[in-house]
Amino acid sequence: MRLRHIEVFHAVYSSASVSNAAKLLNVSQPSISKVLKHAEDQLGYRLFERVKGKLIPTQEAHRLFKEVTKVYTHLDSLQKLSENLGAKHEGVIRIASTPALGLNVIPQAVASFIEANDESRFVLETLHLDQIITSLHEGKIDLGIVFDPASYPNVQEFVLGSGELVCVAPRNKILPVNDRISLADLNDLQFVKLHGRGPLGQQLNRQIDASRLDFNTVASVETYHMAKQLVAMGAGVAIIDEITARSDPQSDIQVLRLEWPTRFQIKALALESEPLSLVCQDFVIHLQHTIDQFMSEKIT
Amino acid sequence: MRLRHIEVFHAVYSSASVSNAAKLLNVSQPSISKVLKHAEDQLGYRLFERVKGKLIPTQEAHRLFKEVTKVYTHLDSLQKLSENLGAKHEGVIRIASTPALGLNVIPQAVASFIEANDESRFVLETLHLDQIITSLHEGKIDLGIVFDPASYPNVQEFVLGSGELVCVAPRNKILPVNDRISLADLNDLQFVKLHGRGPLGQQLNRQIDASRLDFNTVASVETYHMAKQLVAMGAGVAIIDEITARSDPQSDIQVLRLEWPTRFQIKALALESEPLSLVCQDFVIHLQHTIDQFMSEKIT
DNA sequence: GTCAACCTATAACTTTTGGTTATGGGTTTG
DNA sequence: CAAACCCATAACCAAAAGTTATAGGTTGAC
Repeated sequence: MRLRHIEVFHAVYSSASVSNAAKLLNVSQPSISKVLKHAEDQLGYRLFERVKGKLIPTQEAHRLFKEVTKVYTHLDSLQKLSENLGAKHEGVIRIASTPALGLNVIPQAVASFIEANDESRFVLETLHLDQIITSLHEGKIDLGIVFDPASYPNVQEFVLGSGELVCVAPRNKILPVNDRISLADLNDLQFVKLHGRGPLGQQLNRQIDASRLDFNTVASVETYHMAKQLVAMGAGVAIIDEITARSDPQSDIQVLRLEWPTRFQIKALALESEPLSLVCQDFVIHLQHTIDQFMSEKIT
Repeated sequence: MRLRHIEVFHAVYSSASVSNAAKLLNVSQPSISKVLKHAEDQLGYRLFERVKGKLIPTQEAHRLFKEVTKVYTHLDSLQKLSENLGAKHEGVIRIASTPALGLNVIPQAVASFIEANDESRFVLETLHLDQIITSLHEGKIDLGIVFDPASYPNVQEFVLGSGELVCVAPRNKILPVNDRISLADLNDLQFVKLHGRGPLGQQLNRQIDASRLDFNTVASVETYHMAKQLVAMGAGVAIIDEITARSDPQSDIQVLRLEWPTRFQIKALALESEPLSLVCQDFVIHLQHTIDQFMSEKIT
């Protein structure tokens, strides 16, 4: 079985027809027919049964496909890596962060870093955790900045700082407490929920489920900033990370600490196997300082 | 980057020269030269620096190679799977077991199974645990029979029976105890050690290390049968699995139970994703009975 | 029942890829 | 300093993979 055979088999199996596979691979239909036939001849067994002009995969094909898929995932990421390695990025720091961090802290840190090092250049984007991990492996970024990630193989972590989840509410709303607020206090307020894919959202939702309280959820959102924005618009209260809560202090919300706060860490991620460039190392340290400072400012 | 490029790059990188790679892939040296050049042209960056007639991998090459290796392992196993799927084995049960089990229990079970089902056919071999897992995935065998394996993804387990580690000694040797023996009792005897790759050997060695006793190890062997054979020849005492100890009862050894015996399970392994054939299922049940019977016989 | 719209397979031909041998120019080494 | 390596290039060839054109099943709407 040659590599091209695998390629074609994969396309035919997953698109369920020779013609579709041809479109998928941007070649003509007869080409696929021929290569597939060639593969079967060489293997000595049918991969598809031709019945009434349709192809139905044989037992062997099903079995093979499972393995082929695995190889394919890797192959795909390899392709991308090989492309990404081509783009020269001397002295460029490529960073992806989760939206919560990317909208405020990172820009701030980058801006002040550039001020001090006018040589340095950045490429920035916001992604979700899993995409950040993929991008690291594909050589698309040098650093990922996230909340409390699970640990991944071949990924090293640098702690940048820590914070806690806080409650945000419209500033004009009068809440039953002054100092720290408990989950139970939120019970009869309109609540904006995080439908958490990220580690923080998951943690919070588990906690809420465990509390057995029946929250009056008026909206469920993906990103913390969106939750905060909803709160500012008077839609209800929400529990979000301290970073997002602290950003844009002019906005029309009040921030309350929780009675039993969930703490989290902010970490920078990089490949273990690839030594970080000196600029990157400097930037990580700079980030730590920026976050330190950010977190020590008086909360609104 | 085409697939052939990856193939050639892998060969050149791992054999450290174009000529060696050519031998490795059974093609001429200029062919490799050309394909490699083509790959570099297309990628837009050098994979190797040509210095004084030698090739030294660039930074990019190092990075790529790590990923390529992963893909390669999978690709290789895929190739084998595709070949193995070709060989028809209707009604044939293909089994690999660890040597300890393969030399006695399995043959016994197979023999009696054939007696009852004269249609059935077997292919047997002995392998170590990791090779058994690989063979399962490559479709080379239907069943693996092993001691206490760690769990592997996509591998299902059937418990066949259990036993314990026992001490074996030459029959004429007079040991300080009659009934159960402790590790401490073995302290000043010549000891045959298992340098355990398998799960059982590892477990035992950990236990011995923990006991802080200073064993007088005269030989270190790989398989239980070899240890037993050494014991029979008077080389010393050994701790081995009950199955091996019980096999060939005519041999010139005595078996003693340990004071704190390590128990183990015997398991059949099969792919989770591939339904076991009916004959295989029957055979697994037959194996359970055979082992049951084997273990209930009086120990020598 | 027939026609349009699918599908796949084959034939005939071209292009691209990967392969060959022959050769030449560097390095290293005994 | 020759012998024994290394790699690159040129000229040529075979196989693989691509093309268009065409033909023959199935299916479903009318």
